[in-house]
Amino acid sequence: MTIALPQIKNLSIREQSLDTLRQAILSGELKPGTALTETDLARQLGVSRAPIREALRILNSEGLVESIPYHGTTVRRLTKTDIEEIYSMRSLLETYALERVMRSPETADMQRLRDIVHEMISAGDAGDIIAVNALDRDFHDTLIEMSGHRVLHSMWLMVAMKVRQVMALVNRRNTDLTLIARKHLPLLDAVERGNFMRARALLKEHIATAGDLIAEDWVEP
Amino acid sequence: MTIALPQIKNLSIREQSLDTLRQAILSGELKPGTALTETDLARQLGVSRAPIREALRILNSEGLVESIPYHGTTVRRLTKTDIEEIYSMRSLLETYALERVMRSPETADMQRLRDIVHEMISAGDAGDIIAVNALDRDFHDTLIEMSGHRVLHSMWLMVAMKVRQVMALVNRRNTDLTLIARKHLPLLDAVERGNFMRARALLKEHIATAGDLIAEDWVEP
DNA sequence: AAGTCGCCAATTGTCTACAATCTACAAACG
DNA sequence: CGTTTGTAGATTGTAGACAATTGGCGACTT
Repeated sequence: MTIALPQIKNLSIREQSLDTLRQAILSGELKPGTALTETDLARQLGVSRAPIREALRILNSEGLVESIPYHGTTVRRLTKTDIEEIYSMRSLLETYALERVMRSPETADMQRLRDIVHEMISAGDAGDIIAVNALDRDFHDTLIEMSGHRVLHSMWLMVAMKVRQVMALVNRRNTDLTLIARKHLPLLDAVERGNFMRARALLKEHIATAGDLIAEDWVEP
Repeated sequence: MTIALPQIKNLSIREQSLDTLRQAILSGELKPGTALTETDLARQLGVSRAPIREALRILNSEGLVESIPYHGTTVRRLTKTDIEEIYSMRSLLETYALERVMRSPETADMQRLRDIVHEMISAGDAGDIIAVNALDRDFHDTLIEMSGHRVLHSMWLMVAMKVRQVMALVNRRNTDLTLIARKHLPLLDAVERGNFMRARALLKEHIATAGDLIAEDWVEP
């Protein structure tokens, strides 16, 4: 009777503009400090200024752009301190998620994590940097989701966006893909064995080293 | 030469509308579930819909209202789970702030906290519930600020807003003002003596009991 | 020459009108 | 009589025009 049809979604121009702009910022295409002139954006996207303005207001409250009255909106600049704070907050949120997940573990969720890690290792061996990054994000996203804590999740989204942006802005030279991928294994192991102290230590170290490496090379504009 | 003059600030209609609406929501004047029709709001505030829409988009990304396309915006409903999550997040953020503050304590900051607590006790003895609430907020705000962690602070603002809203929505019957005020003293003591474990335990308990008391009496709509 | 004033270009802020979409209810159809 | 289809009213979504504000540059003043 009913066959599978793709869901038609009529996204408002505001949402489309928002997604486009956010994606451009997170991918590093729009670099920090870039001016976002409403008229220009409207012309480029072929729409009017109204939905653009609403999208910019949202990006502003997400902390991705900065607006000065009658003067313009720019992509928010990132300082070394910002990056350190972002990673310390990430560590705090993920550690808390881990604590909650391990307090009442679900086997189905564990399987999801295991699948992701295995895929990540495969992608790492194949040298597919895009896939490794996507799966790495997926791993940590899943961990947060598993906590079943919606407020935590919404806070995480904010931090995760900035992490994405930072990762896109640094040129990671010494990126050993296989190493990154395989670093998730012992963590997963500790989680499945219920060794919370060890899992927490591994997770914290994992995040801290990532953050430190990036903060080290950061050059202020 | 230069005398003290009050700063003249020309706030945009968007900002004024935003402040007005946010205040109304946080004070419980606009109850969860209330429909916020753009045309009505515009008429009531004597402005056009454009700035109202932008304000609503901001409130939406702050999680205070909920929008459904072509259907309207309503004040976001709060479930018992929401409240539990808000308070657990509050506990997490404040505990982290405490940890950072006690790692490198500043005597000037300690004095600020002490002043606030003493004022709070005075206000409690005088039965001034408004002042006690304001000073209680001030105490916890100050603690967060003292951490010098801007990302933490921005996350805290989100949570603190919801805490204010929840506090305004419950009718606290058994509110012993003097007790609330004096409960801050041992915490402050532990902080000043550098006893982190004790300070953390007191803070966590302080927040948890507050949250539990509210969540207990919460009646879903 | 230093300072002040006034104008100009660029940009954002606001308003009004119109288009698109949704829900519910009524009408047409088998 | 139940199902489907059309329509009305309300609400949000978008567009385009106009107003307000800012910062900078140049001319004028003393």
